[in-house]
Amino acid sequence: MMAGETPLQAVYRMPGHLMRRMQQIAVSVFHDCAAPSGLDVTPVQYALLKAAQSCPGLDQASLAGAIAYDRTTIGGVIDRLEQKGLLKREVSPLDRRARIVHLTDDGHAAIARLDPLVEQAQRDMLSGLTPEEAATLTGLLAKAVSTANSASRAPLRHPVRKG
Amino acid sequence: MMAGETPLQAVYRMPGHLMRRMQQIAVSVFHDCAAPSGLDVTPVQYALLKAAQSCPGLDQASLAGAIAYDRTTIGGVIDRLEQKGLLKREVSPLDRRARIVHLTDDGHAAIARLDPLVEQAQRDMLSGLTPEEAATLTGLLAKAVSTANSASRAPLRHPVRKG
DNA sequence: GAAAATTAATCAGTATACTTACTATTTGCA
DNA sequence: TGCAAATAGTAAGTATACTGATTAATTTTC
Repeated sequence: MMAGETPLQAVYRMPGHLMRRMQQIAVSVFHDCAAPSGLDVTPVQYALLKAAQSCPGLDQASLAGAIAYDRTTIGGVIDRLEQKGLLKREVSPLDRRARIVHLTDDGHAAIARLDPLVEQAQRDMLSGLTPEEAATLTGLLAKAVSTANSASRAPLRHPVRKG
Repeated sequence: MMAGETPLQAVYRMPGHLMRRMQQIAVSVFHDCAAPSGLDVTPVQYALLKAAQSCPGLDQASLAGAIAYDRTTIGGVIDRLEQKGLLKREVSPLDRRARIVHLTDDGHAAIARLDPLVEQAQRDMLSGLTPEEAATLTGLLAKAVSTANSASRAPLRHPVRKG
């Protein structure tokens, strides 16, 4: 750490600490912005809805890979979205181990309602930066994340279309 | 979202998604780097140890503020560190509601062992960036975080020395 | 074509994070 | 002084994330 600095001040400058803090803020801003929708959807649930929108009929494991989730975690997320009636799950006709996921009509409607609110949240969470700084930050994050992709137990795996 | 882009690709470019992903990677890298210590300490537990090192005798709530935690969460973190024998907790003589926290000798030793490993983890988690890019990212994160500090339920409150 | 390896999903267990609610103190103010 | 408001800590409940193990089904390999 730098001269004349307390151990705690060194922590404040650590990328790991700043990531945790930023994530904490991002989740809080998301909830504030999404609240007016009345849908009570979390950031993770929104990402899953978007994945299901882009890849209808994908199985849970591929869906997990598409948004870099752990496959253990995704079961519970899908449970909750199914309970809210935003998606439905059924056994794959091609592989009886797999469950494939589709949005319901309510799910499509929820996305349409959430999209603009989530766009706003993305701006709000970086409101301390100029648009140029925000773009720089986003670009560097994307670069760091793509390089270290395989570091976590749940790397992102781009979904492949069947056929 | 941009033209010719799927909804999912739009998600990949969202700051909120990149934060979650980066945090996920940061935690994973931390564990990999800290493992050789044999201490089985989490990023959050390390931050708390460092706060206790900088501010011996601080109470739980102030300690939580010093690293931007929720006060509900910190109880469990302190429980686990106390169980590992890395710190001890006692009722404050000044305020019988408050519990003050001190590192044990084992706690000091643990920090000494962890510090260089954690330093390495900070470099590893940004290994996809040049040193200049890493510095830019860290600076922008610090700026964004400090502006949005009060957005989360657990804002950072700089600890104040008594006397 | 049958055993071996792999894969999909789930379960149990642990650790953040947050909400709301509650108790025990302490503070502040009329 | 006396009582309302604020504060410290905890408890209960929900939602990510992860580890490791298990079951069921499919693929690979010999």
